[in-house]
Amino acid sequence: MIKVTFPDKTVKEFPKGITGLEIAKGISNRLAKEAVAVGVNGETYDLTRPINEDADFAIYKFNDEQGKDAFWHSSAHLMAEALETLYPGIKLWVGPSVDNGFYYDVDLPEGQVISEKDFPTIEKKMLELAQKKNEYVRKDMSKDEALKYYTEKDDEYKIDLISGLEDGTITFYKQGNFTDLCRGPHLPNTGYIKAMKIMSIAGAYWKGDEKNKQLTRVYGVSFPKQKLLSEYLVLLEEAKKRDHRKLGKELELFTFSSRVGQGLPLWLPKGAKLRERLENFLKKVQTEYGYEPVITPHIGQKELYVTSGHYAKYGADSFQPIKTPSDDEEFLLKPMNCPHHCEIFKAKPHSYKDLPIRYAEFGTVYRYEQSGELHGLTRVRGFTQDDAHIFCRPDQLKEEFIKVIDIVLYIFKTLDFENFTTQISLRHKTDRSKYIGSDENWEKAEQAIVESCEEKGLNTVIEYDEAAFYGPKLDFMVKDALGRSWQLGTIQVDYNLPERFELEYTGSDNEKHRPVMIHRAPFGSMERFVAVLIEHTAGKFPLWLTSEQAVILPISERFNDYANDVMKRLNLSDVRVTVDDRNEKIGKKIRDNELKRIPYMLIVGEKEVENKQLSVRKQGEGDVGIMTIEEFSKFINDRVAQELK
RNA sequence: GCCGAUGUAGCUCAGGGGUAGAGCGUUUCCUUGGUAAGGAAGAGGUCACGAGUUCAAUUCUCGUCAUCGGCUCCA
Repeated sequence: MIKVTFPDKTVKEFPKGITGLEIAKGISNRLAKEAVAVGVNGETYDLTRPINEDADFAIYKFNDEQGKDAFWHSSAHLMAEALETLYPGIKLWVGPSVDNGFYYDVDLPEGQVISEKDFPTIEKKMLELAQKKNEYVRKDMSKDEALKYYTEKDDEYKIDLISGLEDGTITFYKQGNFTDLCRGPHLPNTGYIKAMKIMSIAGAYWKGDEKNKQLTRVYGVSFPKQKLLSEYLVLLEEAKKRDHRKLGKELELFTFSSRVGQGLPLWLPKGAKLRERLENFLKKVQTEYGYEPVITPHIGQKELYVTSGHYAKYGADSFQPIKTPSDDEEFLLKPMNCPHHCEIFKAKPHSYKDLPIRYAEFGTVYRYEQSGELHGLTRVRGFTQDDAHIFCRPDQLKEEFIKVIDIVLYIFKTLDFENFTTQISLRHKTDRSKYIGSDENWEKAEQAIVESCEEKGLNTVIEYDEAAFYGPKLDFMVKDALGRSWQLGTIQVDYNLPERFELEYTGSDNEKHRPVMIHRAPFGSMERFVAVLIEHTAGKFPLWLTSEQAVILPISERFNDYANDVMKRLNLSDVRVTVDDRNEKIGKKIRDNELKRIPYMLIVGEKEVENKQLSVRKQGEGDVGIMTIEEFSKFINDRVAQELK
């Protein structure tokens, strides 16, 4: 007998070798029906895999993360089976589950391609195979046996996979006529998969290395009920409506022009006003935190970047140097602001008493991103960083680091960004070849970051091999409407540039010392931040930030004069208002302005003129009653103050 | 940069070897209407760009550019 401990800590005894499915059946038939996998001592097991020792036990349904993993992983196998049937000679690499479904990387026979037109055929074949309710059968195999199996199939991909595995840990799963090297876990049979859709195809380099052959990656998603698939597709459509590229166009915030060049955003008046307000907001915060503004040019001599080390590292893949009429002069579009700021620091001698010095600049930079990487406002070739560089003594590093974290957290709070994650990026654990700077300095910097995060109580993930080449960093990440992760705020420690630029200050001992540098950008870049802000708010910006806080809607043209008068008075008390004086009926004006996501509508007609009042309507909610002009301006200003608290 | 897809009016999209259509928007006129679309008329397109095939190309083929979904990359 074995002891099985349930999540609620109750313990039951079962015969050794019992399966998760049998345990579930013992509890209720319904549970057994909904179960897709079980957890055994933290490992996910097939429902049909015997449990042979005492276990902490959990039953996973489709809605559980582990359940989805098993379900989609099994679906990947099902899709592979369909693909093998439809494309004889196809070779398979790997097929995991991902956040929103699953994919399989395949190598198609010479000359064959899969395109969107083929999706229905694949789906149909999958459904047909699913309905056979073929069991997923687990089988252990020795390494030799496994190698032999795939050598006979002439499958270099699986042979490569197996070569990296230890003998004794190799398992295969078979369903129907399909056998695949796999760790599992899987569903009991293919009949669990009731609804599936092939979502997209993409090229994916073998083993993620662009020097390798490109395989075809087929993405799919599947569900235990048709209804869930329909709901998921509706949800996707909804998410697409929040796409900043779509809303940016609708709300007239920004645009692109192929004539100007790809990845070079053009900010329209409304977008520019929004951005300006964001910039002013941050400038105010930064002033409170002791930052000083600086302004630097958009280009710098090539020599500047040779000094900083960036030219050696990125020069070949960047916008190429700008030549001048004289032969020996070359300038680079600035890809970052730090070298310029270093030169500002060097402009005069510094005492230890002056530190920390904090130079802030909304600095526009240009980076030659690969064309396929460009993406709306989130990945562009010309963008403005809310950049600042802090030059401090080593003993001030941690304190400064923490202050920067405070700024980022304040900004995120003010803009209702709750679902962010933080990531500490450190060096590769062993391979240090790609980093510049001494080991000792790296150690110190990494330690300062980790400690700062601990003190601030941030829930951080540590990623190795993600550090910049000059130093470790802390990034604030958020997800966009479609679940893609983007880095916003960043704080980076740099011991390298002070060295390269020979920055120094005079210490209390009257000796020269090297300052530490912190790069930081709470927004990351104005472009990316606005993009993510659009998606988070679905275009309904906070009152303090939005360009038009209210619009006045005269019932008819007879009341336009009163409306204009109200606008002037509200503008004088810092409320941003416009008048919709078009010759349209009030219902039409309301509809149009609702769609423009203007927070408040002020309806004025006969009654309002007579009583010097406004009829107030809130976007998305409807009529909220009558106010005087003074009451409304106080109402708005109070709300704005509340938001910025 | 790579794999796949897309490109028709300001926007969203339909169409298709014989040089184009809808809705919204815009303009003018009528209407002066009380909480999510009042009516009429008009303007607006080298069908992304360049070649090729054809009697004829916006439609088919190829190339270029841009965009979209991924991969790689992201100082």
